[in-house]
Amino acid sequence: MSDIARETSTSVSTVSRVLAGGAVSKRISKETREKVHEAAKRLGYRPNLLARSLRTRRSNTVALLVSDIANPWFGQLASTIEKNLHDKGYSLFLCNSAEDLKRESEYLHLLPQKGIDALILVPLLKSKKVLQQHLPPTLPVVVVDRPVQGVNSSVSSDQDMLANQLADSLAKIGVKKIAMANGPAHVSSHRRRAEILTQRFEVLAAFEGPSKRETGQAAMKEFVAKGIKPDAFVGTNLFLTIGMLDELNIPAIGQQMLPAFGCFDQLPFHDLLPMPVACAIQDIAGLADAVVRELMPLLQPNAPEPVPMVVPTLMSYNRAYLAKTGG
Amino acid sequence: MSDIARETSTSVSTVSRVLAGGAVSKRISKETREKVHEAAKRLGYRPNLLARSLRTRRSNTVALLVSDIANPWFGQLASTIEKNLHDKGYSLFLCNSAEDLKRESEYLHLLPQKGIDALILVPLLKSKKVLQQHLPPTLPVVVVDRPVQGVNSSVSSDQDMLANQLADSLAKIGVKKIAMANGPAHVSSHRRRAEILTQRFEVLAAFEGPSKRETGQAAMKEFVAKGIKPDAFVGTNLFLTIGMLDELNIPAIGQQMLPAFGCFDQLPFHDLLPMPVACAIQDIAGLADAVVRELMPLLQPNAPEPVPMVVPTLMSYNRAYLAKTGG
DNA sequence: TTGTATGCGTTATCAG
DNA sequence: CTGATAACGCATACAA
Repeated sequence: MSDIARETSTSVSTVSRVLAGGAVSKRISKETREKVHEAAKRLGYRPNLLARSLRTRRSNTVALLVSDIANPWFGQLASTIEKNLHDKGYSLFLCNSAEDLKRESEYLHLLPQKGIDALILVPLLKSKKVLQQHLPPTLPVVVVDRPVQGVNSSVSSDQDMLANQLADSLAKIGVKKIAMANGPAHVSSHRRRAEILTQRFEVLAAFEGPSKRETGQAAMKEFVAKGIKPDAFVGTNLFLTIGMLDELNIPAIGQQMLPAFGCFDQLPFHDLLPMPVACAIQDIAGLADAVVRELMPLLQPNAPEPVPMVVPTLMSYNRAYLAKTGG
Repeated sequence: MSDIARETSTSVSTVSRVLAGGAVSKRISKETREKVHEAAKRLGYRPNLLARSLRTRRSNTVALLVSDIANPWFGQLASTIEKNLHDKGYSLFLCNSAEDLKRESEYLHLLPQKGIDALILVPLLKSKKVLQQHLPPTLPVVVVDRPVQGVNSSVSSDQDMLANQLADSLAKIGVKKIAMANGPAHVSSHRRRAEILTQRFEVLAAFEGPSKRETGQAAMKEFVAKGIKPDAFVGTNLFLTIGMLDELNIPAIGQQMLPAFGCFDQLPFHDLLPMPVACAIQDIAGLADAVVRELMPLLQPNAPEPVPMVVPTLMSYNRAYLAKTGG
């Protein structure tokens, strides 16, 4: 800036005002304004955003800390949030806690020091305490996907709607009795999903374990061993469902007799499966939009009290399902 | 810092030296050192990393600009790179160009101004010119996955090895005739893959288009319409292969007669598929390691001339394939 | 061993 | 309309 001030025989302040644009630059004579712009271009001037942020205490940068960026679901979420934020003039600083609580608190500690304007968090932590411990109380925070007790600025899917839509869809093709592979009951979303399904159907068998592929496999093994014949198998999570499918030897059973499947999250390639499959999926674009709508007011001077947002869910069916319902 | 200087009756520089740690702090008396640390903790001092970077011209932050973070392949790559960099004491600023050339140049322009120490890039651009146009010549850059003419600091997979491994694997299960869905021929990796497969097999049909799911669908539609019966379908890209699978109505065809599939990149959940599937995959961990090994020297004062790194590839098979080869 | 003074690149305040 | 000057928070050369 001092270079271009010298070149144009003006002062650094004038240069700053011109380059600031907007109302401030209008108060500078057209002549010098053009001189400055010309010199800036000629010298290849690039503002130092660190210095600017240091001075203005604004960086136009929002951090997003996700629990696992290798998970395509979060990849899509991050991608959409970034797009939305970019439209509002913010850059996204994307970080990954990799399902590691230690990494999460490290980032929670580090990010505010890097001069971010706000934080969007897919939390691993379960208590508000950790947040308060690491984050300055003034930093706007939006919690996504997994509500945290006591944090009002949160965006998540309507878990009850999700489970009920799935139940509706299964009921529609005549399902009455199910067998379930459940994730850990201490995780609220798994518990709630299981509760609702239990209300809506007769549960012939339920198998609980960590939400991994192996649990689904073990569940299916047990169901087969016990000779359980439900109208549908349901997993409270994508990995559990896939595990069950792993153990289901489709050619051996014979395709006509296959029970249906109910799944949370989008099952890849479900059109390749011969039995009816209904997937209850969380609306990623809807969540991303809601995040930005929740966040923007918090960035304004007189921030209103935030209120949790709940996003409607969607269903997805495979061809075999649609063939059965006739459309 | 001035607060804690006042509390401890010392000066800001003393506080700075103590908090800097390492050799500098050793030259301060143990007494005052402890006083300072105590006060820092008591006052909840957090260094302002913007100010520090402004002064030292180092941010310990590396930017990674990927072409599509919603693509799980890049998600995994980003995740692994972040882990490696974190171990070396660097934070990762992850950005997404979302397959959009305009977004890419915006970021290319913006990132250096944010005070990053280096840039890792999965480029959309094909010419070195754009890089030179936006990036300061002093900024260390590593190009990943897609080599750019004239850029030596690059890390990529061995494309010839990749295609030949896939061909070997298909030949092993008796494949002689294939039908292909090809990505754009002007993209070097797609072209090279197609060339090698054409050398190794009889190509009954080939369909070219942008590397999107829709192209694979269109390809399969055409193959079916023309009554083409290959021993295997091959897509030169994950999305092309998935698109072909979308259109393949397995129940209608009958599982015994299904052709095999050859795929580049890891097809998710390929164990759900009844036909043999061979995937030629790029070693993500290997690439991520190479990126860091390529980058670290560039961050040192007397950077040696970088040399392009080529990483070996891997194969992955589904159960149906392994059953056919006997393990 | 420690304090003083200066500067990193910007913006903001206050004169004029 | 414009120019000095201070300040953002920190690190460091130079003194003491």
